[in-house]
Amino acid sequence: MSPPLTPRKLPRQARAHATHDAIVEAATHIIAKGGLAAFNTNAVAERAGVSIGSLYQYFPNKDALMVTLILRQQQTQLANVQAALAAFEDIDFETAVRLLVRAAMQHHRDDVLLATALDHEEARLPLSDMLSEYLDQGGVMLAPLFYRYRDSIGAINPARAMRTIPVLVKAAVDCWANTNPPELNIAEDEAVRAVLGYLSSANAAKPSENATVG
Amino acid sequence: MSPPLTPRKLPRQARAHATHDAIVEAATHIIAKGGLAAFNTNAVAERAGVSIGSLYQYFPNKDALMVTLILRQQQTQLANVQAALAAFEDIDFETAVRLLVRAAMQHHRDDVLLATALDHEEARLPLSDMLSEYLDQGGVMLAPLFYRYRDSIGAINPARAMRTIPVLVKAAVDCWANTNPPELNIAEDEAVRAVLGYLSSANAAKPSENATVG
DNA sequence: TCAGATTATGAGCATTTGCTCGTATTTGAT
DNA sequence: ATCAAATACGAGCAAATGCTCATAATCTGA
Repeated sequence: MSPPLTPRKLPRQARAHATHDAIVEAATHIIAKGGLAAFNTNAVAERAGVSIGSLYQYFPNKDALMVTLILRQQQTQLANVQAALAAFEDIDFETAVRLLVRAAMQHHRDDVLLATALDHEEARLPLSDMLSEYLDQGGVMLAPLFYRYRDSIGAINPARAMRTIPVLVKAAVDCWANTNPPELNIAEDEAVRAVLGYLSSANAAKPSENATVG
Repeated sequence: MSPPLTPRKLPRQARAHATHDAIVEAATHIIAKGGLAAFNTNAVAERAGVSIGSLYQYFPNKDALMVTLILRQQQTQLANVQAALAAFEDIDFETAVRLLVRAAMQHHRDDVLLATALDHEEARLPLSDMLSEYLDQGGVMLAPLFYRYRDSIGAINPARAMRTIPVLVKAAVDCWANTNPPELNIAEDEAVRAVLGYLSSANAAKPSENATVG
């Protein structure tokens, strides 16, 4: 029924790796410049400097290429956050949060069009497994941070926080990086403020249940 | 150079209005179900029950139809927030925020695919004027709220807050409405928490400037 | 050196897609 | 009833797009 989204074959020789990389990079560039509307396999192959046939040696269809881009971006973002966490030693809570925000900001700082494109495709494609796995990884990394700064943090639900915080950061950055000119410093400040506020909030976890407030 | 994005002609008769509306609604439905990949003018015309020629009577091209969808969604969201604000009378700060969150949640509650699609197209198309106008409108509406609850709010920058808060809400909702099954109550709680935290945060507006924290 | 495996090529097919334009139908005013 | 304006129609074109396949080039190991 639904065509496969996994790679058709993996590169075994050096030149194959080069071809594969060129395709992925070309696809990234094309989406970043022209959005999904400009993203087609012929254009990708041309920009990559390879034939269209070569593209289909490694990706069974267009969606599979898209999936590769999404996974690639997720790994990059995870690596950024991990690197930021590695630098934590003798710094205060706010600085720690700011470092995390900067790490997570990186790819939005790079390109808004690309980021929104991958978001949309992520919503369209059936990736629930891979996606939740990625969220888990990112969340687990935050746990020791919560513990170290537990005195500065309100009564949060860690499982929720680990999922909510990354998207708060992303949203704030998206918003302020979209202006003309991009206000990247404001983006960082607003993201930090949102995270600090979220974590410090005292009247937390007062669930809505089915309470009507009107 | 760039083709026009404004409507080609406006409906004058009742049946013309019906046609126009059918096209817009069909486009919305198609994106909501199949994403941008399924969005093409022939499919829209067919689902709308009108001819492809009729579609191009009202929209000079595909992008113009997309613009209409975006503006429409923005107006709907504004109306939702406005309605929520109209209910503010003798309620505490947290409840007020919760009402606003619910209003802003509405269209994300409806459809995540549609929301992300419009986001992406909004980033791709040259809409800076219309977009900032919309943000201004939404922001102005929040100003009286900031004033009324000024005692519960930290030292915020209103101009920034009016822009940041809506996207924080949207992000939290997106995140938690995407789960299986959608956790809409958690979504609301997390959004409320983020907004309350953001607004209450005391150590606000401590700008990063070019300060290096590493 | 040579055979088999791997990789690269690109013409081109089948289909899709954005859109035009000549024609037909409906509406509203007179 | 008449006519012009407004609206609707849809066949179909030109271009774009996803993708296949037969063939050629290159690499690897023996």
